[in-house]
Order: sequence, then structure tokens, then C-alpha cells
Amino acid sequence: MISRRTVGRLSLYRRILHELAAEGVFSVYSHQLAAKAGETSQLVRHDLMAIGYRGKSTTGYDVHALSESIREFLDAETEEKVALVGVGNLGRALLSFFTTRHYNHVIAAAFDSDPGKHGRIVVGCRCHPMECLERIIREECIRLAIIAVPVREAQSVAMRLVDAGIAGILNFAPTLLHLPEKVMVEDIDMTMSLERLSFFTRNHNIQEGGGHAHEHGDERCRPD
Amino acid sequence: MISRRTVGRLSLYRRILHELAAEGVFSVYSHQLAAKAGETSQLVRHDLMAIGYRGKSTTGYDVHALSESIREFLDAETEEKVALVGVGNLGRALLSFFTTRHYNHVIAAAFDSDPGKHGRIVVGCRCHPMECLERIIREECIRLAIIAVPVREAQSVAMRLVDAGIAGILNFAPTLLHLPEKVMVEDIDMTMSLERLSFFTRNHNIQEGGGHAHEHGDERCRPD
DNA sequence: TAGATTGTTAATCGATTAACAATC
DNA sequence: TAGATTGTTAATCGATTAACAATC
Repeated sequence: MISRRTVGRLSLYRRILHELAAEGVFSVYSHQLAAKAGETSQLVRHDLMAIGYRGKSTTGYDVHALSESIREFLDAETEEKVALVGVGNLGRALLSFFTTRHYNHVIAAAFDSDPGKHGRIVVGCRCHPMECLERIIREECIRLAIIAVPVREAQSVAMRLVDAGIAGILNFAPTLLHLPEKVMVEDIDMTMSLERLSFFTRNHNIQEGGGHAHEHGDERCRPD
Repeated sequence: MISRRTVGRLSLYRRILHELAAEGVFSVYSHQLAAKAGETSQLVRHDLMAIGYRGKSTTGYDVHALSESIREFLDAETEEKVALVGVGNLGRALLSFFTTRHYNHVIAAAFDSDPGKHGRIVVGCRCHPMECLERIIREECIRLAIIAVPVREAQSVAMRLVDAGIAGILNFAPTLLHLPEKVMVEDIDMTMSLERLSFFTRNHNIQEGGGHAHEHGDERCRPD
């Protein structure tokens, strides 16, 4: 009943509410939330109603209460632990991202096939050898994993993760994982996103006379 | 007429065709392509028909010709140049990603506000100060940009990019950019993806008795 | 011909939007 | 009351799927 998009939007609303709370705002109307979230007022209401939260037309939504309501709806009781496989450049970026900022997820274990990295502490997280993957994931009761390994290793890593009991995978490898249906996969494929950007901005230029990209500059474009 | 999803799938098909070609496969049927792409045969045909490519039921699609046809449809004449703003952990990961592998995009210029990085060459790409952003983007005729800066800087960086003539932005900052409609934005928001994973895998466990994550292990889960 | 594959049309599905009544 | 906001219903829209005829 709750779609992926709805959950995504709810987590966006939460971020906005967090900012508002930091600014000392106590209540917000759906149209204000909508303006910040880039959605329609109606869609915001729809999402909030889906989690059982009703607004009042006199005071709007109480920022703290709404934020708490979203938290209760989206989050597990505790911070969710995540396993990271692949401590290359991207892996390190992810580690620093999740240790610097306090989101609802912590990388509880990192793995890499490079023996040179084993036992080393990278951005505050110990890097384990791949052989320990199944054991540590089970011991730590980790349900989610991030795949940040090269394409050629992604599928086999994913299968090991599933066998270890992982229920959800965030896949950064630009390849399609073939896994049992019970496993949820979120793909983050920047090559695909860039292709989309290339394609649609190119078409826009063609359709609209090629003016966009250069309307702010006087100099002509000479690619040579 | 061509949707974002279609373009995304086409670039996936291309990757699959590339692999097939490397394996020495000369022709492929839509149902084989569908199996590899996790789609239905009909949807594959639909996508390929959208770019004017028809299959034959005797020989299927010629792998090289189809790959070329997709390339012609999706790509500009040349490799597309991309600007990168933010040469932190993530920025470095992106640089190494795009220099190691040959995709259709090259990071032609990198920018960072940290004076310590200015002039340094990071993963083969010179890091420029932010002051040069507009000039270099115009000089190099760059149309796409990647934002890999912290949330608090993302909006202002995005506006500068748009003013410099950027038509499409790949945004890694977990925040919503408010930009003119003419600018296309692709958001890559891993916090949102993780929230989705948490939410839906949690629900699955509840619905199905909490068995999934541990069906391969004997030990009980004791989170303490 | 028989069988697999393809192409076309209509049906379905989910999400978003529009219109309007109800509320504060 | 008047005005802004909310909640409900029906309409729209796009993408996916299903059914079936056409093709090789």
C-alpha cells in the first residue's frame, strides 16, 4: 500500500522538518512543506495521511510531532546497521559520509578482498577480510548491505550477502543483480543517470534551438 | 515521448550487448535480452521499436548493429564532458570511476573550495578553485555537472552552475535543489534509498514472520 | 506446417492531478 | 462571514501487462 516513492518523499519531508526545527519553526502547512519538497500540497497531505497524520487548518502541522510521527513510521526501534563490501574510493567516501553525518544508518562492518586492507581501520571502521563476511553479518544481526565493488565481483558478492541473511542491498555497481525475489535491491547507477542527462539535455537543445546552454554567455562555442 | 525509464533501460541494454559482444555472441532475441535485463520481452521490444530497431524472428537482433543503433540514439557525436564540483572523498571516487572505466562521459574539470587542493592533480584531473568555475565551463563548452559537495553548499553551487550554462546536474547532495525548470536534475540520494530498504525489508519481516534474514543460520539473533 | 518470435491493440495498474465540498 | 487550508472523489496520465494476430 505504501509505495517506494511515498517512503522516499517521507524521508525528504523529515529532512525538511529537521531543518525547520533547527530554525525554530514550530508549525508548517502542507503547502509550505510542498514548496520546500518540490511537490504539490495535495501530495504532501496524501503522504501524511498515509501515515495517519492529520493537519489542522488553523495551526498546520506541528513540526516536532510530525517529525516524530514520520520517524515512528519509517524507522526501526534502533539505528539500522549496514554492512559495506568494497573499501575502495567509493567505499571510503561512503564510510566518511555515514560517520560524519548522523543519519539513521551506521556502517557496522566493512569488507574488502584486498589483504593489504585487512585489519586496517578506515574512517573509523575496521576492514575485514571477505572470509569473515557471513560470520560477522550473522553475529551482528545486519540486515542491509552496500555493494561498492567492481562490476565483475558484484553478482557473487550479492549472492554471498543473500546467503548470509541480508534482506536489502544498496548496489552501486552498474550492473543488474540477479537475486531471489525476497531480496530487495536499490540500484544507484550514476552511468545511467548521466546517460539520461546527456540525452534529455541534448534533445532540449535541439528542440529549442540550441540556446539554453549558452544564453548567459556571449562567446560562441567552438569545440576543437 | 521517450521517458527517463526508457533511456535508462536502453543504456542497460547497451551494457548487456557490450558484454555479449565480448563473449562472441552475434545475435540475441528480445526474450534473452529481457532475461538479462530483468524485464519482459515485450518491454524490450517496445524500447527497441522506440528507437526504430526491428528484430527478425529467425535471427533475432544483431548484437553489434543493435549496440550501434542504441549508441547513435543515445549518444552525442563525441564523448560528453562533465564538470565535477567537490573533490572530497566522493569526488575522488567519481574521478577514479570515470577514468578507470571507459563510459561515455569524461570529467573534464574539477573544482573545490579548499585552497589546499587548488592546482593539485587528483586521479589525473586538475583541481581548480571555485572562482574559475564559470570561465572554465564556458571555455570547455561543458553542459553537464556533478555536485559532490556538502548539503549546505549544494544549492549555491547549483545556481552558479546554471548561470554558467550547465543544462543538466547530477546531484549527490541529499537535498532538493530549487532551480529553473529548464535545468534537468538527476538526484542520487543514498540516504533515501537506505530508508526505503530499511522500511520495506522491515515490513517484509513482519509480514512473513521474521524468518527471512536468518533462514540460513542456526544461531538466534540477540541484539544487545 | 509447426513453433518460436514479433508487432499491435486493448486492458490494467499505480501514481498524480483536478475539482469540489468540508473544516477551522 | 470570509479566507485559507484540508479531505474526498473522480479524472487523467504514463507505464506496464495481457491478449492475439502476423511473421519468419
